[in-house]
Amino acid sequence: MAGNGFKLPKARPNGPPFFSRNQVAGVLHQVAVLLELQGANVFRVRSYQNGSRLLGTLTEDLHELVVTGRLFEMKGIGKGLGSALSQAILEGEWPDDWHRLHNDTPHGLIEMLGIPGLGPKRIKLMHTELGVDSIAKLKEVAEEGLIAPMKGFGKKTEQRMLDGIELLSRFRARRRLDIGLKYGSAFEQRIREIPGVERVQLAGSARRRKETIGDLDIVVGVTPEQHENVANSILALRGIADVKGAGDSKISLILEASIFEDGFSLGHLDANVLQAIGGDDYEQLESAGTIDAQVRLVPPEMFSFTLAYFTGSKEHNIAMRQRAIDRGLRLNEFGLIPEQKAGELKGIEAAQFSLHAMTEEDIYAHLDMQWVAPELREDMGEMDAGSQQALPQLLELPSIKGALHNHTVVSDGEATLEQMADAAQSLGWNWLGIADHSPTLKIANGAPADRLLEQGQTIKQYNQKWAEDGVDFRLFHGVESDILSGGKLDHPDEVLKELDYVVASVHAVTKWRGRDENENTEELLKVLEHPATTIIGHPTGRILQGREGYEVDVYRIIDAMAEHIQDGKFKAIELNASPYRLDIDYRLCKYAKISGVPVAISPDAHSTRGLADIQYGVMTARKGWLDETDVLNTMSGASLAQQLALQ
DNA sequence: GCCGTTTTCGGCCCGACTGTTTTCAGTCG
Repeated sequence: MAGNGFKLPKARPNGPPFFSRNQVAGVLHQVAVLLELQGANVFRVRSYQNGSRLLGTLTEDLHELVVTGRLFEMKGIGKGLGSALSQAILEGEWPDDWHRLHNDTPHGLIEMLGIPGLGPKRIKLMHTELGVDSIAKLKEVAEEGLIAPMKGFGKKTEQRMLDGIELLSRFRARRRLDIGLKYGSAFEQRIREIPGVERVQLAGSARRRKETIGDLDIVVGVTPEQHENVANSILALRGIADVKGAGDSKISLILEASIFEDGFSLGHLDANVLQAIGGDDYEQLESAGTIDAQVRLVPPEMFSFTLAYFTGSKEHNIAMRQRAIDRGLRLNEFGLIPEQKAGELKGIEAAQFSLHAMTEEDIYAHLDMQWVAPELREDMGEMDAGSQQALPQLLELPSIKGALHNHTVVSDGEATLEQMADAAQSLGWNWLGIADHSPTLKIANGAPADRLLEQGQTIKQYNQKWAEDGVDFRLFHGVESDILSGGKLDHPDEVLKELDYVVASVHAVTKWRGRDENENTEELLKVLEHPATTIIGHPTGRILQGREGYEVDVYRIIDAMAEHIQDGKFKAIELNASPYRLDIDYRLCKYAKISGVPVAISPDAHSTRGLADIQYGVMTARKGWLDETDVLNTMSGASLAQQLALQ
């Protein structure tokens, strides 16, 4: 969480460039947070945030931009940021001010930002007045009643902080996408059944398919006559643990697992993941968790505006509003209102003059844009593409024909080869890849060479039989090989050459987390050079809500893959579809697309049920701008076989 | 800190809600 890794990274030994693009983006983000805590001008803070986001979504080479001076031509990079970044990249030096900010700000303050309802202003005030510099200290002074008497604070604020600390320690503030969608669709369904509800739709980060979700936003379209009835019915639904607030247009709730009629359960987890997120108590812990939900009740004619507004992201909304302003329009959750007609009227009062929009498409059309799929609304280029009618035709689940990275009982899977093949066929797939763990990974019952080769024989027999019977289905045989010291694979070459492909993955995460970005990246580049290596599995090793990944420059990995591909090799980067991983994440998907490196969406299934996790991979792929041609999962079995033969 | 067919200063997205106030600041999305 916040606080971890909040430091200025050390320069690479062999620069320039002395820092990678994501390091620089990370530093700008940190400086923005620190400035906020110092009480700096909010617009100055915003400049740093903008800069961070700009670099985070940059597709050009940062070093190149610095050397040619084109960095300064980018909108949002001026004299200040431009020269600071140039110095960092070319000389390996961060500005003194930034060092001072890091040294002068206690890390506890950064952690305190994670407490709901607590922002930089109050944190700063409590720091200067009461010497509060950590969550522990905050709890202490709140319990002593020292917060309430402060100017601008009060008894309720004090209690809210204690509640917030409790919430943080009891459960992490965000939930994973799969959990969020589970709650979201259950809640949406219950609201849909209430008489008088005309339209209802899940919005927010769940609709945008972010990898984790802070709270659920639900927009409900209801006529003024039905408003009160519907609001009361919502408050009476089952599964509501607490009502935090109920205003005229907004209801704030806390949902709990009793919302699910048939209980709360999670599928089989692979041992690695389970270990990282809390061991055997995990399911218990997850089912005891809660999730916040905001319900917005609006008249049906405003529904589309409110839906668009609360779908976000904040950054996308800002860009949309700016586009509206450029056209003399005011955009908010009530409508799209010509400034001239609205005059002095504010908010909902002005909405009577709004342009009409029954759908989101209408709103975008009023602004001369293509409708932007919710997944893309992150201000990562969709505004430009949408106004040039150049948005991608995003990948869809029914286009998936198979997936390469899956496990069976030969290592740590629950199902046999036959069961996995059956399950894939009933999903309508034409092929399935089996890649069980290699021997070094003892925790996952890694298979020795003889067991692996025996599995290969069985696969050959099945493939032959399907071919003879005219069944359009085939198995591919691979291995998920551990990456050993020095970037080596876990089987000798004579074993590897019997396989269709190799997924090379890091599992010795502790060791890899102890090293710097450069060392880790070099090792991955090395394993990539092995002709047998086809795919890099879960490239950053992150477990959402469990642990950060090891430091690695995935951009360089993708660049190297692109070069291998130019040389006629077949390489692909994994998008691990397990909702616990979603690795690589969507930002990197877009880079792979631009670089011409195919993405392999992998359910990493450890059971037949696990294959369905492909859906989260498809969601993330869409979020990363991928279309059918960018992923290898849409290839026919025959053409994939042809590609794999290139190895 | 950035930006500019209202251009070198004065803006910078917009509104709801909460808790604290008696007109508003802080936080959130």
